[in-house]
Amino acid sequence: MKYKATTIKDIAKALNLSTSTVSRALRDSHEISAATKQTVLEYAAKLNFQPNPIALSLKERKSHSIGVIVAEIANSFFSQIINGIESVANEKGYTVIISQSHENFEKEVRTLQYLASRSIDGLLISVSSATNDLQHLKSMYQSGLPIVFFDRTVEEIQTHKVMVDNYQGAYNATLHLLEQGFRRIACVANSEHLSITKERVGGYMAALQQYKIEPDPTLIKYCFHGGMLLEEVELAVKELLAVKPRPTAIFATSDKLTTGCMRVLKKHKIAVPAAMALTGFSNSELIHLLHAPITVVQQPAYEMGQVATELLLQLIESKRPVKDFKTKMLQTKLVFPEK
Amino acid sequence: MKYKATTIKDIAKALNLSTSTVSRALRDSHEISAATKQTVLEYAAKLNFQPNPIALSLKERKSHSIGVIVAEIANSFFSQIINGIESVANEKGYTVIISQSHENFEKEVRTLQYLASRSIDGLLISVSSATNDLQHLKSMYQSGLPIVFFDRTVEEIQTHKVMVDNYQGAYNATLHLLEQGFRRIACVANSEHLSITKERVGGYMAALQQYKIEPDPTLIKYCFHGGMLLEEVELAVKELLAVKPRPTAIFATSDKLTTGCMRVLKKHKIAVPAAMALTGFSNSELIHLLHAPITVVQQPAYEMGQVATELLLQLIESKRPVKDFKTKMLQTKLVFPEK
DNA sequence: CATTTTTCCGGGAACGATTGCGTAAATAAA
DNA sequence: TTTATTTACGCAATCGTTCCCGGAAAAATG
Repeated sequence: MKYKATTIKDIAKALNLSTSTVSRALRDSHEISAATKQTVLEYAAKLNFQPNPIALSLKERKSHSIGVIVAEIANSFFSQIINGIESVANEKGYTVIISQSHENFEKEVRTLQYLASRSIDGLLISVSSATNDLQHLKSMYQSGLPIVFFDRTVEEIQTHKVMVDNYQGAYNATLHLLEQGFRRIACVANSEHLSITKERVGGYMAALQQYKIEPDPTLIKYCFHGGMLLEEVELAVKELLAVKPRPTAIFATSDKLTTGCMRVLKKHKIAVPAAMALTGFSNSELIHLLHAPITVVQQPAYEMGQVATELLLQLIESKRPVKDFKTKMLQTKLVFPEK
Repeated sequence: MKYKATTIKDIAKALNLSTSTVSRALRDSHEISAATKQTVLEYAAKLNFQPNPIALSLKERKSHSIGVIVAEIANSFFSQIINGIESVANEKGYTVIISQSHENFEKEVRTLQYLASRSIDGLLISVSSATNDLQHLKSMYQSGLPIVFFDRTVEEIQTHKVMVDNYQGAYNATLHLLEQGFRRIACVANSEHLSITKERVGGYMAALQQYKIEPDPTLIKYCFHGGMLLEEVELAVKELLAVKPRPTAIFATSDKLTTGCMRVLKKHKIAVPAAMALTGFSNSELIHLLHAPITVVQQPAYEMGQVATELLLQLIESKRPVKDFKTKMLQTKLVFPEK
């Protein structure tokens, strides 16, 4: 049943040439006569010859594949990023191997191990919300694996990074709530370890201060699992509801948390925005179909994937060690509910 | 900058052994003495030796990777399937290469070509809604590529297939509308070429006939691009609204179409379900957060991915040509809106 | 015509692993 | 002691390519 693809050897034998000649002819080398080239090319085309990528990989010591680690692909934000990644990677002849951490540290370590064992040429990663220890990434990086961080970056590792202006995005969203008259604004945030959490909470606080409101620590709740466990979000919201005076609005720092809050508020029959306004980061395409109209901070996810991949391929294909690392910051967009 | 992994040769040289001995020691061959084995194993562990998967692939003529083609990963249904696929594939040591057809025929052909050029060991595919011609799949299959179809299967190719009981699922959903009193029930369906479309429309019609209602062809609209283009859905819904007497409910045959209808109805300010009831297939996790409570047909997507992968790996690892092909049919679940 | 330079092509090693076969030494059987 | 059998390892081919050399024939030069 096993199909045997045609090799360069088959062509050589059939045309009574050496494999070297065939190889060179196919690569349009100058040391092969035009006549021979044509013969080889025609015959190869007839047999639909495709050079074996595995043999090439072995020779070049490159797998032509890159690994991607995200929290979960079922998340619109990440699936849009992946689309951006694939658009660039495939065009440049790279295969993308996608894996998910499910916001779990051990899973992230295991999956990285797995990707390394498949000898990826480089890695794109948005670390899990449970990731605090960076040893697994550091050691891979030190042993020569090119890495580009996107979305959730880390400070301790010096390499290219791509993200949005989280501070500004959070600032805008919070300001929007303030402009609408809300004053007691709570924040349901991701794990405290994440770079994006710090930045987004920072923007949130800055907006409050802009309105001379002193940020209240009891109004900021962190979700270690990034909302992967609904109970976590439910607990956060419940605690917020118990605070006196009760907050009137929530700013959620991620997609999963925004929809998570929505879910919990619905479950507890708390009208949005009448009893509790809600805004947050989200790239969900269904956001405007939700039962309550909410304003969200949208990220240029597709573009983020593209940019990150371009930077990674630069690292991979660079001859000399790269020393000059870039941190690209894209802009978010505040999207209002449709009428 | 390039990291050089340790090879079997390095170990052999360091231990003054031949590569064959090292290889055999690592594989715990009986023809290597216990003493030698221990030396090799210890040294290999110290250097964190990992056999080069590419060299192995070349030798075994197996890439240990499988290709997956779906319409789009941003669709909950497909991303859940992919999770199921990965769970089985990774456990068995296979890498999953995901690609998307975006419901486009040419893209599907190109992406299949690409996967083949990466020498995948097998393929899992849910064909695009635009796929009518099956030549690309047939020729791959004939040249020996193991294929398992899931979700959207095709009749002309004899191999394993995994799907849900589409007929029953559609029947249940339509029946539910009938039981609620709706009588003019329209159907917004996927491309007419798809197996699932025929089956689901069949179930829809059967339920109507159960209630002695003759299916009205003007109430069935097909969307060639499976809802990837919202205009397509909008046109379908507009046409339905123009039919006299106007239908009072819509049954949509896929995830994208269900949310698409929702979107269009909202845009045209048609209240759901007061002015127009809606039900359909959907695996979206946000479905119960939508502004209108709707009942949906949910598929065991994760399980479908698992089953399909198990069948594919059976095909791949079978020594003899497989003749006995299975068609596994899973059950759908009718999910009602939360209170 | 003799020599140098091109042109064009083949031999064979290499990439990193596995594996059939051969064989020296050690052990067992005759 | 001689022969047969194990035991434990090395040699070399193989997977499909690329590419460094080396060299014969053809072309250009003196």
